[in-house]
Amino acid sequence: MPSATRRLLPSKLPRQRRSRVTRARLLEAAARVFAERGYAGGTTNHIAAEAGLSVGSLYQYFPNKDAMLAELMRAHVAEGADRITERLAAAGSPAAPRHGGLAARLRPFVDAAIDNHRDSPRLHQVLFEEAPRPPEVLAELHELEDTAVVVVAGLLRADPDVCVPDVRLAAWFTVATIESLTHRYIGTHATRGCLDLDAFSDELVRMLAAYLTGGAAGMVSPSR
Amino acid sequence: MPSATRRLLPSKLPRQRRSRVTRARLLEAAARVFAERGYAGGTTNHIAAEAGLSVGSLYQYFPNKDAMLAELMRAHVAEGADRITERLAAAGSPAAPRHGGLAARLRPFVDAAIDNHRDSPRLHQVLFEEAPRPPEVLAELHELEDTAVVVVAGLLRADPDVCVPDVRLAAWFTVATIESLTHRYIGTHATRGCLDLDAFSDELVRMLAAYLTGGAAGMVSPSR
Amino acid sequence: MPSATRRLLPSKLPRQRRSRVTRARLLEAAARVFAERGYAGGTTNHIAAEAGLSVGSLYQYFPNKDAMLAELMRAHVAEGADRITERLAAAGSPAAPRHGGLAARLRPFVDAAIDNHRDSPRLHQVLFEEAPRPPEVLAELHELEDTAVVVVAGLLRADPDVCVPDVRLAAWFTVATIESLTHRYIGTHATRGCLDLDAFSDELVRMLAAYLTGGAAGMVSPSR
Amino acid sequence: MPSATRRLLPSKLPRQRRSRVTRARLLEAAARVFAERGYAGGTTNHIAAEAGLSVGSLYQYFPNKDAMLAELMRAHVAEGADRITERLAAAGSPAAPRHGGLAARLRPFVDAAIDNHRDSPRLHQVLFEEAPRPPEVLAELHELEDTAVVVVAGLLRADPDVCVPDVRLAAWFTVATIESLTHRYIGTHATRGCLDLDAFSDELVRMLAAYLTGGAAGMVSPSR
DNA sequence: CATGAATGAGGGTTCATTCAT
DNA sequence: AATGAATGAACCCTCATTCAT
Repeated sequence: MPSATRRLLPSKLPRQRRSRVTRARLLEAAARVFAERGYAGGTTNHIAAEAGLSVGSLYQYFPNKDAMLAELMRAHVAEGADRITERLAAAGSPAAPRHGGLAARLRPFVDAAIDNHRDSPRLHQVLFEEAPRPPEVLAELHELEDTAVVVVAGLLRADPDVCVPDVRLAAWFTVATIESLTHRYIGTHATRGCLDLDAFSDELVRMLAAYLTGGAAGMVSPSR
Repeated sequence: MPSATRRLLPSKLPRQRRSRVTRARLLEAAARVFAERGYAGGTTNHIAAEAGLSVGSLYQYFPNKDAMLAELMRAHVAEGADRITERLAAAGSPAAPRHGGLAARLRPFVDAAIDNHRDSPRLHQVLFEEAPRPPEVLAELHELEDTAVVVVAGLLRADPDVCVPDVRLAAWFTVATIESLTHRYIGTHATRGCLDLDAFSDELVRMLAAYLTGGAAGMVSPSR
Repeated sequence: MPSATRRLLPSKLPRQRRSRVTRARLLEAAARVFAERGYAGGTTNHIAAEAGLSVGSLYQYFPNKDAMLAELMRAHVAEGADRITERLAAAGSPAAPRHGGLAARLRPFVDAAIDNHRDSPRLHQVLFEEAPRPPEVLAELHELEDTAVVVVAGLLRADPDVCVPDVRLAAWFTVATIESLTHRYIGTHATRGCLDLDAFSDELVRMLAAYLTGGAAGMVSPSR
Repeated sequence: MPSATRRLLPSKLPRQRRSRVTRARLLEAAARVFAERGYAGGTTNHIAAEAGLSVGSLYQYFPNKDAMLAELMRAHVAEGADRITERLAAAGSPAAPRHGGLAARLRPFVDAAIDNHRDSPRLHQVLFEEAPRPPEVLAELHELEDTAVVVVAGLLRADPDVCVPDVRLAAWFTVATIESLTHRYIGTHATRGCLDLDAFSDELVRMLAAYLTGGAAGMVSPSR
């Protein structure tokens, strides 16, 4: 395409971009609507209206309601994974890991979990508890969790402070506890407007550290 | 009701009993249907059919679908509370409490939680995650949890092995951890058919004991 | 069931009968609506309204719109087959077949075809031309036609007046001509209000007789 | 349009031609789409895409979907008429008509009918059976048929071999039989992949000849 | 009290058509 | 002229709920 022609089509890229923007607007609208009214109560008309569009437009970007849900789920899962990676990278950079003991090494996970739930605990709940979860998305979720367990198991094995009889089980407990308690804490305390995330994360780290060091005081053998 | 009238209804008690039986049958049917098909998928016709009745009859016992749900929730909550009471009574009776250390004193709570989820994890999930929870029922749930936290806090304070900076927070962590992890463990492992509840409860007790003793060693063996 | 009890359930049979009546009413309504507005234009709401019911009721008797169509088709096909049988039985009874020549033996088929189209040419058209014909119904239709061809072929072979090079082909031509021309004649002339079915059937019989006798003269009087 | 203006549009003719080409491309696309997906299933978006255009452009050439349908119908009808004319011209030219007998004089009509259906039986079916036929187009169709009947009636009257009591009726039968049977034959046998058009047309001519000669013997061999 | 046919608001989805670019 | 995103009326269907029997 000659550059002369290109000047006549200034709207091509913008058009695609505009498409992406509209898509994103719809997804955001869906997120808001689902969070507010639940999955069943959030109709496609609501979503379209919230996005400032008509139903018909919605269906030009998504084949059906469930597809929006699935995309929202995938996005949340991916975002969650990213946040863990980020936190780990940030923590693992200069010199951090070796210093500060086990508690410091657990922090990134806890912080990532908090990040994941803070934004919109209600949406998270709708997405992963209330809404119908297509098996594929469920599988993705399980896979992510399994990965997390494996990764954590590796860290536990390598950690000098850790002392547990069954590393794999301990890894599952660690992951599940972080995830579940964070979800629960934010879920139950957010509506009451009385959440103290620092206190929460400190306590959570304390619990896990105590658990993983075998309850031993001066922690020694990270035996396997 | 005047006694004169009562004499005209000699079958009153039986009638009331039959009523109660029918009501119960409907609730059980609802439980089965919800567990099998989810909340949205479990229609009133399904429930009536499962109970061997017609829809019309269903509406003579319950004003609407959500009322069944609410009652089911209440029943589950009550049953859960009962189970804790029972377990505590059983554990606390003759000589148990003082012996066996903290781990032994935590066991009843863990066992009660497992009891509560083992029966029908799917129904539990539908009731407390998928279905729309009327605020009143939610409030009831919160209240129960608060009560549990208060009770546990009392126990922790009285426990010689416990050493935590914030008893109330520790009580919340204890209750939440037991409840959440049990739910999660049974939920994710039941479908895979690989759940080892003994190992799970041992580990859970271990974790809580380590946490509550402040990571101090000397835990009594988590005998069972 | 004791006869005493039976008296308490006078509504059982009636109820089933009422069901059947309602079903039939819906089908008739569908027939009218389809005939008037075509398949696409005949909405389920129209049909329900025409039957004096609401949409919901319609869906208690038919799983979906196409099912009504299919049933209507099947009914028409079955009715068509019955009419041929009847006509043949009527014609073949006393002594008819051997007398009157080929023309007389063709008449029942022509008369049956006319019967099939006279009632509601527009509905017939909608059912078998406009509407989406599910493959199974199409197969049924083809089967019926094949059967007709086979039967007619048998008759042709046994007929002393018939003289054709390829009996099977002639049978197909006979069946197709009767069916197609009748459909066309009634379709195009009914709206104009100028249809003379006697003249038509006489001519049709004349044509087929001339064809099947190999164009040989001397046909016995094609009187009627 | 004033000539002054015309000079400003030097590309007028090319532009008009391009317009015509685009129109034609759209119509062809519509034909393909309708043939493949039926009338209801063939959306304007499908058609535009098939033509390599956007919906918006489609609506610059046609006011609405039905207009395309009507045009397609008209084109088919016109093409049909043309084919008859051609065939008659070809047959009636040098010496043909008088020789070969009635059968030979019927052939062109049969051949034209076959031509009309062979190309795309499915499209023909969609156009003239499945799709909603606007009354005007229907009228056109009737008119064409009437014309054909009149023409054929003239031929029959002039034909030495023809012997029928009612020429007009015979003409209608002739036209209707050719058209209907050809449609039916190709329609039912094309999908089965077993159509022998020569055998079919021979038989059709045989039937009509026998009919029109009043069943008189002595038909000239239906040579071809 | 039981029944189950009837109701109808409301939901998801489609697609002919329009219009700003 | 071309584009394709946007529109929204209309369709099919579901299901909680009612009511005549």
